[in-house]
Amino acid sequence: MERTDHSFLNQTTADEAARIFKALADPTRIKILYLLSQEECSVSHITEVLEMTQSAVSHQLSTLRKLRLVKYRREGSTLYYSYDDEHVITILQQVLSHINCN
Amino acid sequence: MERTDHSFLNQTTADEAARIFKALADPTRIKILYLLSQEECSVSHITEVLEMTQSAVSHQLSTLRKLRLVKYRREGSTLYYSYDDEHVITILQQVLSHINCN
DNA sequence: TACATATATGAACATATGCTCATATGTTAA
DNA sequence: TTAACATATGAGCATATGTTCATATATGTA
Repeated sequence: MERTDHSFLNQTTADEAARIFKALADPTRIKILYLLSQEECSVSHITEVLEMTQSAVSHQLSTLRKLRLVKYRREGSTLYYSYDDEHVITILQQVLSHINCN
Repeated sequence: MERTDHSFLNQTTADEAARIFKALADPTRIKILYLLSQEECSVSHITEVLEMTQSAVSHQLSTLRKLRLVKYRREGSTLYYSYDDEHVITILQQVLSHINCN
């Protein structure tokens, strides 16, 4: 029972951390980011691999774009997405390896 | 455009990862876990530090308990909570240090 | 026993989230 | 220009989430 000089998080920092975790708090976004961690992918490719509708995938990509976690380049009418935040990918990989190590 | 032997996540793994990230996807839970990462705390202490109602804190502790991220011990009528998942604390600290390093 | 203190819990409510469906936009080819 | 393809987007809906309010439960004390 000693007095410890404990600190606590300010609201801004907690909000910012929550924002990052929220980005990863959905299985669809996790699957998309995992795919992109391995290779640049077109929307249609993601759609096929995840076996989801084009609309659902596009909405999630929109979410990830707003969060600056992915970027894309255009080639004709095809958009190729890739990840844009190395740190978030690292965090994702750590959690995934933790799960597989159980 | 080489053929890469890419793998993708199965639903179970993605769900499990999302479950962990969801646990951290809220500023209140982040502040609680950060507090507990430094010291064992009573519910009333957490309530005071976070300046929240006792009920709100207790509900979030309940959530964290269900996720096995915290545990508690009783001393009289006081419950002392502490973290119960080292790995999740590590992930949290990594994200926090990332935010502060910007 | 009665009361105060510490904590938990259920109901209700407002807001956020993820999907579907329909449709819009942008690009290529005929 | 028209049609076909690739992708984005808005509306609507069902479900999940975080809080408040009221109240229950457990412990300590007079």
